[in-house]
Amino acid sequence: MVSIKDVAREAGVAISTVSKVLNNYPNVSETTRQKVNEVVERLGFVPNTVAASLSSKKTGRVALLLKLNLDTSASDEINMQYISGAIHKAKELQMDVITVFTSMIEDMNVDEVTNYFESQGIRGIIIYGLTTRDKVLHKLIDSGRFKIVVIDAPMVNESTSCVGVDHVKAQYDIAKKTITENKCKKILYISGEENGYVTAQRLEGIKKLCEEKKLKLTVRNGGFSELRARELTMRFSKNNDCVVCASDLMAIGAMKALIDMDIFRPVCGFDGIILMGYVGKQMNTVKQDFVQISETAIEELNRLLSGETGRNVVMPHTLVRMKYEDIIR
Amino acid sequence: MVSIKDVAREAGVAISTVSKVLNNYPNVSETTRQKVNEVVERLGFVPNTVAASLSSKKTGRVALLLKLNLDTSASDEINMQYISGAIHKAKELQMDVITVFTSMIEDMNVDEVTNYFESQGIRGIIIYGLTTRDKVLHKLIDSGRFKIVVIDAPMVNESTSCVGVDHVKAQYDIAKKTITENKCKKILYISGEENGYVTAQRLEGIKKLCEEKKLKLTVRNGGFSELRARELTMRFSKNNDCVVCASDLMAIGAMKALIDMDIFRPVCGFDGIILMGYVGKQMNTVKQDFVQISETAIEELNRLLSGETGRNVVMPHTLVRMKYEDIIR
DNA sequence: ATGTGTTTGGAAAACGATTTCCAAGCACAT
DNA sequence: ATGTGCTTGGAAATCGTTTTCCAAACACAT
Repeated sequence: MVSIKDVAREAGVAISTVSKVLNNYPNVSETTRQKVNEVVERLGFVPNTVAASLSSKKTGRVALLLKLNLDTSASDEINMQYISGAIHKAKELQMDVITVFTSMIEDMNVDEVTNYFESQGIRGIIIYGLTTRDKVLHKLIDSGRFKIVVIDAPMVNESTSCVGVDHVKAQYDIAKKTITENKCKKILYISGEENGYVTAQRLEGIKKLCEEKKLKLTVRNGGFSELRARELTMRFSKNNDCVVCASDLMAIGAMKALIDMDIFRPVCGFDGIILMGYVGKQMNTVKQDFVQISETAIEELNRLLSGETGRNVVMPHTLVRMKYEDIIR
Repeated sequence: MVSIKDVAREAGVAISTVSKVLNNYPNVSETTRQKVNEVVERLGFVPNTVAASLSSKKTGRVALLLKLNLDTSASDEINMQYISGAIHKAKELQMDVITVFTSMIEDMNVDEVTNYFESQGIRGIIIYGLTTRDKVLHKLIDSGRFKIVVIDAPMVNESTSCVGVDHVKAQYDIAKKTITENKCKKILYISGEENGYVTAQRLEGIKKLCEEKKLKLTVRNGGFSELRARELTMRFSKNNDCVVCASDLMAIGAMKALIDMDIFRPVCGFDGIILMGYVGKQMNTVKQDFVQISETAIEELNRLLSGETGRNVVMPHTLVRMKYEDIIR
């Protein structure tokens, strides 16, 4: 591989000069700049990022930490969108992403996790799906050793940003739309994972709506499980005229139950995944743009890594009605 | 961060000795080995992989090249399994994986792609979904600059391995099972992407079966598109008593069409994705274990990178009947 | 000619490991 | 004591960049 040294020799300048040209530093005349660039082009020189990282102590390497759940097509869809958005944006910003699953670090302590990331030159991490239970991750965040962007969880310190839709408002909006369209009075709300941040926020949204509209609200914990949502719907939908779910996957479980029971109840979900289109009945849902969310997360991480302070970024959401005709390709 | 130098000083030995201990080289006594290990432990030393890579000119870094198609939940499922398998196995083998999408390199020429990978220290690549049309990728493979594992495509040279199920046999098996169960005589076969290697193989499988069993075979090109499969089923299923599809996604499109037309035809697919369970009707399909396939691909790449020659690895497949009850969690 | 200030380019150290090569130390036979 | 061969540990070069610091070169005014 042709190195910076070869370029320097060929162009008749010093190594440092070539480096300056490559990194667009000042203090190099237009003449030399052109000469160097010409040689770079001619020799097909490509900088060795490994060497650059070692020298500059910067890697441009970040980790995307995801919760893997191969059992459900829903989480695959969401994860792929996160991965895709992150990788594309990272390439644009000359960074690179390594994907890590929580399962890979779940039996490590904080030091081990820290070492794992640091030895690979990772300085920035995007964390998705954080719950209050994730002790190690919280310690990791608190340690201050990394710049961190959390998706859908509250900001904790100066070197941490938070990105996500307004879950309170989104849950409020979609439920309001659904009950208005169907004139519902009694809502069965199937909630998410007990310790999740988003669970609490979405719950707050539905409570706010029910108080405002004087609706009867029955809350049951579905733990983001399709099966559990199905069971809860079987048991509790008789006494309610609407099923609001904290996720699309649970909405699907609920709808499947209603189809089996052969009764009609409007169902709404949360996420906006394609899978919703396959159930055979239309449902309202909140569409989150996961690609855009993770693009923003990367941008935010880039900001943090260049020394700026953390902030809270609220992403837009839209209300949609999912049907097969719209999703088939 | 504590470096090898710190360890050396603290242990009262030379840097090279520490390195030898770390890499399990011979020529270091048990006494020194223990002393060094004790200091490593005490200081919490973690080797800097960036420096190690630069020095040894080896990175343990491989690329997983995927075709992204966020429009379909099917490809997300498959891609996530590839990613998950690759990452987990890579961690086990002390390698790391960067995920790359073909969309990121599609407007580059061979040199640019080569540079893109080499500058990042990538020496091994796993390629999935190769077609005869992918000129750049073929040049990349031919260039011999990388060790390559192709999934589902024929082996081309000594430094390339191939991993995948026996598509000819799998297609033969699943179609045979389906026609036997339903006593079919006239098969509509909806084929895959025209230039894909797997398309040709699966086609060979169904042809073989139809010749053997003296069945009437109508082949139409569905290009792995759900929509196209739906349309083809609308047009051609009247004259046939069975729809065999080269992918699950197309099988779903076909089944949706049959449901809409309110006629019954057995449909079988290929892949074994969870999405199959959501359509409301059971279908036969070939289950490929994508996680295992990509784990094997990583192992294979590891073999190639340590100098061994390429080979063809045939993975097992199973025949399954997908139903909602089995996939709900 | 001299002084001053500003560009511009180069020499060299550093980053943190790996790896080669060599010398010291030791055991053992002569 | 000397020679031989083997084990063990260290010095130093190397990988390909970045970055700091300094000197040369130049322009311009005095």
